[in-house]
Amino acid sequence: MNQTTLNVGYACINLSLQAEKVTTNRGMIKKTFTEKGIVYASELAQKNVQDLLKIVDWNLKNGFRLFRISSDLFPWASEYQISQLPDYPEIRETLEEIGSRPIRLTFHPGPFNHLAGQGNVLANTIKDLEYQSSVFDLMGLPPSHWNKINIHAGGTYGDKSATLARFIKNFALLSENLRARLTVENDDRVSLYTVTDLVPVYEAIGTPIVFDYFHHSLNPGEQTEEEAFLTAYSTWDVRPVFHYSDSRQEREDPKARREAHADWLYSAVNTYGKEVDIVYESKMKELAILRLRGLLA
DNA sequence: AGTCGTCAAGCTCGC
DNA sequence: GCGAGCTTGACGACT
Repeated sequence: MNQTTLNVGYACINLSLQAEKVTTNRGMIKKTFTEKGIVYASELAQKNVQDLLKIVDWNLKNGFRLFRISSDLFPWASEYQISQLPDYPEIRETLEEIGSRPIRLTFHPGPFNHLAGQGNVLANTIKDLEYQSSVFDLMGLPPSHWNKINIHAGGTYGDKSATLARFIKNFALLSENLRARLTVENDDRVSLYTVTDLVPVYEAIGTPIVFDYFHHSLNPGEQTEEEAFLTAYSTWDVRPVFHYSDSRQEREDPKARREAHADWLYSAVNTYGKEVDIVYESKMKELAILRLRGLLA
């Protein structure tokens, strides 16, 4: 659903509603899944999906028209098809309702996903990515980068370009809808992938680059922030979603690891005159954005 | 009701 | 080697 105004959002958890036990990441340990199977998974998934609708409506009421959905929405999703769940009719109905809301939804599958991996690593990655794409399908969202499914390229396996070549090759193994939604993000470590590193991937398979300001500051490569921003911006066929957060080490705790995100936000984002939507990745979630608005006002 | 040991998956880096 | 960090703490046995 395209809109004319720029969207602001946050990731996965709404702290205001979490206080009232509204959450979308109910799950279970392996032992419980072995004992209770998809009947219990269905129960938890239904609650998660119902609460996702509550969070989406809270967001719309409070001016957030962008939200990253938790990848834990369906516990043990790799072990079943959503349509096999006992509560599938109700779950599907709620997902359709969510999909009809005027909000931009995205996924950010976990760090275990390595499309350049091999064997089980690759198989698990494909399962996990396809599951998240199927949720968007059930929501009735047309496949496009508007509803991005965003991942990192993964490790380097000692050879960046060979790894990216495998990433490009394995992209062909994904469903058409997933391919239309996939994006890649620059990494925070100097050994991993900068925006510039990811350009060949975009050129080969058309996956837009999600620019993460904080990651760029830790791993700028040869580009300034503005150059990297504009390079990433140029890869998008719809309005981009970029990520912003402040450094915990710089702002809140000198002993924190340099990759750690700060609880709060401290300054406005420079979008270099371009229109982009921003997911703020601060630990204090929507509260950090609300506080930043107050600071800027 | 609250505490606390433990928890699917991969990779990287600092201690 | 271990643990933190990344997407985002939460589960569940026990007191």
